[in-house]
Amino acid sequence: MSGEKIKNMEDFAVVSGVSRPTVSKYFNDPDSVRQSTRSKIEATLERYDYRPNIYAINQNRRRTKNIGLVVPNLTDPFFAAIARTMEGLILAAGYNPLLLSSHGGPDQEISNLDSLRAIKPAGVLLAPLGRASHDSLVAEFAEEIPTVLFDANLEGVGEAFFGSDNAQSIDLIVQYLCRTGEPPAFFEMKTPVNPNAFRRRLAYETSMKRLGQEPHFIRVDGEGWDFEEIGFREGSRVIRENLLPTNAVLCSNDRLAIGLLSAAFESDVKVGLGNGCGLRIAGHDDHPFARYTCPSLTTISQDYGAIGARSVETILALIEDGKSGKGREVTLFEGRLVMRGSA
Amino acid sequence: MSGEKIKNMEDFAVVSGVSRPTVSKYFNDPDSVRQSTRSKIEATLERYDYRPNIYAINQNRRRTKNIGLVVPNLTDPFFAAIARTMEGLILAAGYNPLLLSSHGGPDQEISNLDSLRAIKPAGVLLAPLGRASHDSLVAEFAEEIPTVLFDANLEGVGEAFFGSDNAQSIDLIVQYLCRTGEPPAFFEMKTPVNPNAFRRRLAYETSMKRLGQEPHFIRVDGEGWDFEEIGFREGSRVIRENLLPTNAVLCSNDRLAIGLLSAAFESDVKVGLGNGCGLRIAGHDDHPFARYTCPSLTTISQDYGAIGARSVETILALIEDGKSGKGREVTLFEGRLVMRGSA
DNA sequence: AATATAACTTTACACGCGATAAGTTTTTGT
DNA sequence: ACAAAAACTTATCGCGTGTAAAGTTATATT
Repeated sequence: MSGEKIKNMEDFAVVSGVSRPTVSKYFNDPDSVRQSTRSKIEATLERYDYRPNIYAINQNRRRTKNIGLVVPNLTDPFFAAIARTMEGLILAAGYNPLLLSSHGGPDQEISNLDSLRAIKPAGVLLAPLGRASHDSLVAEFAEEIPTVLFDANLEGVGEAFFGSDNAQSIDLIVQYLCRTGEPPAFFEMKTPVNPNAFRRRLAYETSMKRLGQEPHFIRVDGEGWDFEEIGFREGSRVIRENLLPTNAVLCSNDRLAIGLLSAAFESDVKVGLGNGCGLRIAGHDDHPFARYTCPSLTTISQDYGAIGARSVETILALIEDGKSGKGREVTLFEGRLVMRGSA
Repeated sequence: MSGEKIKNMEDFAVVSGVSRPTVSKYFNDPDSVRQSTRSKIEATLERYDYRPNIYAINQNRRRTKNIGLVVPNLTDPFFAAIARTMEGLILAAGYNPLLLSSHGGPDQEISNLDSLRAIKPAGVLLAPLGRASHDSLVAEFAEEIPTVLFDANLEGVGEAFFGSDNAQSIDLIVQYLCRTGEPPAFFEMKTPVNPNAFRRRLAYETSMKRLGQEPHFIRVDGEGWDFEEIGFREGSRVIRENLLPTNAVLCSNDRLAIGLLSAAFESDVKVGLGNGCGLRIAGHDDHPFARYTCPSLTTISQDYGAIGARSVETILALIEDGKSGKGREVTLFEGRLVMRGSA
């Protein structure tokens, strides 16, 4: 580092022997200047540590390089994982990801969208809370700023949606459970926060009927996002009061299943599909911890690599090419059956 | 909303019948203007939706209202939880939290600090990777920008550090384990990424000797942050090859313990302190999932409420009052024993 | 009611950059 | 070697705000 202090682009232009507009061009796209000038600038960059003021840049550019990324709950490792992969993709594309968590609350979700408005992002990737969202406010936001939804769909909101094909995945695991033993009951929350839960309930019913089985729902009380706690508490009750019609349970998601597994353990009910097991438990999502439960959890793995990749691709295309005009795109990815110890 | 479009503070000042500098004052501190003018402005705010351009603001303010919050790994629910509580505190204080995850990598950590530099934050709360951090670069950063460390300490870096008293907490659980049965071996990674791991190792050794017991270390291979996987894989091996001197194991952290619990289950070793149990397992941290493992995990709960609160308080004081001059403050909070089923 | 003071107004400049126009130099292709 | 094209230069404006100075009006104090 040399002596003088570089406080703005003008200063930097002087010491690098190039005019300021050229330096500006360079920072916006290093390939847009002649190789010789590029070398000059980059040599100077080695000696002085200057970086353009991001606030001044964003004030003057028509569009910022920011992309908002909003997930329902970062405390849920499933969303933490998908957020992480999407962050990486956004960075790789030369954009700046801004990660926000709605912490399970619709007010926080709206507050997050408000924060994003202030930042004037080029686009937003949003996994909405779903049923709990303040739909009209979210829709309003998506009108202002290019938005792609993922994980949970809000009909007609945003330019595209990428998620899982619950009908396919639930059918897959219902079939598996029916073929390997008694037909499963469906363990879910009475008032789920997520629209996927509704689709899974419906898919379960359809699949069971198609297989000539009687659907059986176990709908438990519980508010909020503490699914393991709900699964444990209500699971304990269900086991204690013997409310299960068969020895198989399909949980609406893995976190409920984790709680239920814990409840079964505490109640001395052996879980698994082997001899001497009193209960089979399956989940949905392939939660990061699903392979470490006791026994490990049989579940459906969502293709969140694909969901993340396509969501990012789409928002980038939207930003760079403007609206495609092709209308709202809805893409569902198939789930994969992951057979483990619990069922 | 009325007809005209408000595009800047000037426009807004006109329709509210107040001068622009006064409006500016209002947005910086609503209490700094007369009640009557405040009412005028707030009435206008109801009719038009205007908000000051955040980029223009930050370009001109000496200090921004941004506070960086960097954690080693958001995929770890422990950090997700602590980040969430700190975010709330920062918001409540009228600042804007910026959450970044280092994803377990030192390069990403430095890259995060670089991103923060660009944002010119008023202060930064950093949970460093620790041993894996590029110490000198982190130290350099902390010289430029007011920084408070938490969770993992880097000697002399930042204005303060808040964390757990590993000596106290490990002593607590070692004593508990020794009083309730055979003395524990210490299960840890050979090359841990975190300085807390070293302190815990040392604390274990000290406590055991003080109690007249022979320390016994089980140091397993494994890189990265996939602790459950490492605990499972190496735990399986340890059990298979009968490497445990007693029936008790203290894991360096809960995530290793979760993996080990899973390994014990798969190996048909019953875990717990009751009759017929072949193994007792304890962890450290009170991971959000520790109460749902099978059996539930006996562990040490870190007071991360206090750690978060004090860290935020301190950075705010630093920002608002400048350096205290009291020198670097190091505060350790005591852990609490959480007795559950596994030991 | 007179005075001190707090709060306001107008005016002006600063911040650091993007963008553009008009003129100049360098590179490219033949 | 020459003209055309590309890349540069200088000059200037605009973005939306913070901030300071100087003068004016409203509020609080006695």
